Amino acid sequence: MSEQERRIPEATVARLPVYLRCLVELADERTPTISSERLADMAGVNAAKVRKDLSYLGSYGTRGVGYDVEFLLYQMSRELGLTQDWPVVVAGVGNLGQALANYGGFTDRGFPVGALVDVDPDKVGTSIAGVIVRHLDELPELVASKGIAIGIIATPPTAAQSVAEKMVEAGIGSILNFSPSVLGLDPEVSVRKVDLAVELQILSFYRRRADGPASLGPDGPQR
Amino acid sequence: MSEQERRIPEATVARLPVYLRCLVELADERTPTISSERLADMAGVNAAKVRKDLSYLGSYGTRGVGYDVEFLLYQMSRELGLTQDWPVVVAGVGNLGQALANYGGFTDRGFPVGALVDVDPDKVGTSIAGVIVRHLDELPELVASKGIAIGIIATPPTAAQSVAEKMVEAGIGSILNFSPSVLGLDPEVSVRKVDLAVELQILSFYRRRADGPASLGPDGPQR
DNA sequence: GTGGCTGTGTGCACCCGTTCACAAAGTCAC
DNA sequence: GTGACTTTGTGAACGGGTGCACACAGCCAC
Repeated sequence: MSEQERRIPEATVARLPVYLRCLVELADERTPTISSERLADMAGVNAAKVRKDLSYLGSYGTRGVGYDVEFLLYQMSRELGLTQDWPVVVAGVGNLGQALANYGGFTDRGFPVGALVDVDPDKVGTSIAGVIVRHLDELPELVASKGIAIGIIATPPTAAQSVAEKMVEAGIGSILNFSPSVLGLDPEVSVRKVDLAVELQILSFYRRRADGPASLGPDGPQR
Repeated sequence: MSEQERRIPEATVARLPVYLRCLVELADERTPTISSERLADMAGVNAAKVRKDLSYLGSYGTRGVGYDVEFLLYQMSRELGLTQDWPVVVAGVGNLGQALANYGGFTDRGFPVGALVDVDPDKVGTSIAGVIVRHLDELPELVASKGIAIGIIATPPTAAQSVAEKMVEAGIGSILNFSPSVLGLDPEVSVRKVDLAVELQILSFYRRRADGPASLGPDGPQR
């Protein structure tokens, strides 16, 4: 793989975090090297795909041996931009928002909850997981002072669009949308959507169809 | 589209729930018909894709007019298997599990929480959102008595695999996995995975890359 | 009933991603 | 150093999905 111009396909990008998690696990148990085949097993994909995916990062493997776990871990973290923390703001402190704020998994992986915002006066001022809930209107100052890069939308669907716009105005360029609504934003803003009901409906479809082919969804590695 | 043999591509299946939500919205505001173009706008995709997707369900449109909202809504619900409720069991009553149990969005869309299970004696016996938490060992009876079809895994990653296996043994054929772990199960079982940290890491990647092309993830419609 | 208009359904070409298969590169034993 | 063996990196074939472009069907006005 040439050093210049190595655009990484979207499908590969979506798998890198999965490999990353496997590598962390391997590093924890002090495994020094890993072959594409074993990594593929762990990640639930096939070996050729692993090799091609990793080759986009560079030729970091050793033929006849495999990949150095620590080294690959470092390179992949760097590529994913995980050598630094990315504070997030969660908008909407309902059931889901509170759960996300309390969910330690984000902070562990470099995405500390830097701020919580809502519009409900009863919620503003309360403290969740050590973070005080602020009013949505304070978003610009919060983003600036806490260096927030990512916005998480956990509001009701009706509020999602306007909250998203306020996030973008405040300088946020990446949004994770948990609300069941389609956002219309400047294409420059990165948006990803997680819709819990949609996932269940997809399962429902395959179940109806005499348990047809399911498992592998269109979105990266499953199982 | 011929009446026989109309296998629906996975990519289309993943979009149907999005169209469905748009149609529900349209029906609520008493819109009688909708064109592929307007539906495409609402769903955040292009019109040709909408028409091709809908054509897999049958020729339900009227040329020069569009699609009858109510009729299409019915057909799509039927195709997705949403004319009946699918009770779910949530395994793991931590932050996420509790939030899911309290989250009304599931019940509204035909996926009532039929049971909650955990292994922590402190949690078993408590009541969340009107459902009593039972021990994981009771899963087979719960599945049978409540007619549970779908299992939701909200346990720590270390427990996910064994919980998933117990679900399958208990007769569950569809699993939604929120834990950050790769499940290895009989391929006949439908599995979908939602990993919150992975989504953030993908956003992190695109942010690092000088705000390159993001937005459209590999998994169906975003924004 | 005729003509014009609107919007569906689909054939086709293209593109992205997956998988196969194999040459090249490196290790290890002796 | 040589040979056998392992595993990477990648060219090439394949397949699914997307989007264009257009023929055709149905509606409306007169």
